[in-house]
Amino acid sequence: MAAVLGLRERKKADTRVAISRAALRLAIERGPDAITVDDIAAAADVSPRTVFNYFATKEEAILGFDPNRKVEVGRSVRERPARELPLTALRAAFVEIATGVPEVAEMSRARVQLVRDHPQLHPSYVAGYAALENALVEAIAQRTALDPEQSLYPRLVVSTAIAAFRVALDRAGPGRASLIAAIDEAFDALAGGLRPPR
Amino acid sequence: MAAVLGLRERKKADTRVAISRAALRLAIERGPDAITVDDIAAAADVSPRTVFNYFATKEEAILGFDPNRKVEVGRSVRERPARELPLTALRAAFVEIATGVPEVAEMSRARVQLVRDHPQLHPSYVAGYAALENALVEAIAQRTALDPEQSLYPRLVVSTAIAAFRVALDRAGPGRASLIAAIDEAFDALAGGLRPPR
DNA sequence: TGCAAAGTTGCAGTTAATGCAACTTTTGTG
DNA sequence: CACAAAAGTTGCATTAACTGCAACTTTGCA
Repeated sequence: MAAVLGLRERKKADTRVAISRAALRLAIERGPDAITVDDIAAAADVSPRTVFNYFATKEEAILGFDPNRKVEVGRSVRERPARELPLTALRAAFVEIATGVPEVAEMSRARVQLVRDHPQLHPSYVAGYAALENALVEAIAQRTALDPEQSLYPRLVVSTAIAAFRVALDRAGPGRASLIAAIDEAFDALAGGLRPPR
Repeated sequence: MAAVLGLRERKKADTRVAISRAALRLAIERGPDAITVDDIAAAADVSPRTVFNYFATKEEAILGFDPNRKVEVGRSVRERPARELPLTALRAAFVEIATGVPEVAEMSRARVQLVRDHPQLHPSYVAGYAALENALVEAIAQRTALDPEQSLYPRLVVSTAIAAFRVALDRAGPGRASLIAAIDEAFDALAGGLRPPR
C-alpha cells in the first residue's frame, strides 16, 4: 500500500486535511460566501498565506481538492484485471475510492450536501472532477492500447464515466450500500446504451 | 424564430457580445491572465462596472457565458420529434446549436483552442456546460415523463451527453462537417454502450 | 552537529468583485 | 409631444482573494 512517509510528508498531508476540514466545516456552518480565507486559516491554525500554498483558491480548500487523488484513482484503474472492459474498470475504481476510507467517504458526502445547498459551488465542484480526466485517460489508453490523440474513445469513456459517477454520488443516500447501488445503476445504464427505462 | 426585440433588448444583446468578443480577442492575443477587466471594458467601450453587470467573473466574459443558451438548447430538445430517443434528441439539439450561426460556431471553436492553450481555463469551461444541465434535465424529464427526483435516468443521460459533446468539440477540426462527424462518432459510441473499438 | 532542502509566515501590492447612489436612456401612455 | 416609470450605465468606495518575495523555521541527511 502506501509507502511509509517521512515526517515532512506526513506533516504536509496533515496540514492539507486540517485546512480542508476547517474550510468545509466553516462553509457548512456559515455558508461558503460568509467565510474568509483568514477565517479558514485561523480555524486550521496556519497563516492565511499557507492556505494558498496548499489550495489555489478558497473554493478548492472548501471542496478539498487533492492532487494525490488523481494518482490514486489512475493507479486503481491500471491495476484492475486486464480482462475487464474500460467501463467496468472505471466503475470499480470509483467504488474503491468512494468507499475506501470511511472518513473520506463521509467528507465526500458532506461536500455533496454542501454543493446542493449552495449551487454557487457547483461549477467548482464539477471542475474538480474534470481534473481527474487526464490521469484516467492515460490509464485507459494504456489498458486499451489506444492513442488518445488518435482515438476519441479513451477521453469519451472517461468523461462520461466521471459524469455517471457524479450523478450517482448526487443520488446516493447515506451509507456505503446506497452509494454502491447508485453507482451500479448508473454504470449499468451507461453500458446499456442509455436507453430510457420501462 | 426569434421574436423581434425592442431597442433595449437589442442593445443589451449587442453589449453582451461586444464585451465577450473583446474579452476573447484580448485573451487570445495576450493570454487570459495578462489582461484585466479594465482592459476588456476599454476594448468593448463600456465601463468596467458594466462588464460585471453582464458577466459574474472575468472568465465568464472570456468564455462568453450566455444564459440564453440554456433556454435555446432546452427548447431545441423539447421540440424534437417525440419518437426520438433521449440521446438522439440531445444529439440533434447539440448539432443545431453548434452549427447554427456560423459566427457563433467560429467563436466556439476559438474558445476551444484558447482553453487548450491555457488549461487554467478548463475548469471554468467545463463549469459552463454544467450550467446547461438543469435546463436539459427538465426537457428530458418532460419527454420521458420521468421525475428527475425519482429516477436517476434524466440527469444521467443529460450529463453524459454533455460530456460526449465536449469531447466531440475538443476533437473536431475546422468546419461544420468535421464537427458533425465527431458528434456522431461520440454519440454512436455512447448509444452502443461504450464498448471499446476494434 | 551542521549544511542543504523544504515549508511557513508576514508584507506589500494588484485586481477581481460587490453595493450603492447618481445619472442617462428607453418605453409606454395620455 | 411630454413625461413618468422602468431599466441600464457609470463612478466610487470597500472588501477580500490572490501573488511575489524575502526572512525565518523546521526537517532530512551526511
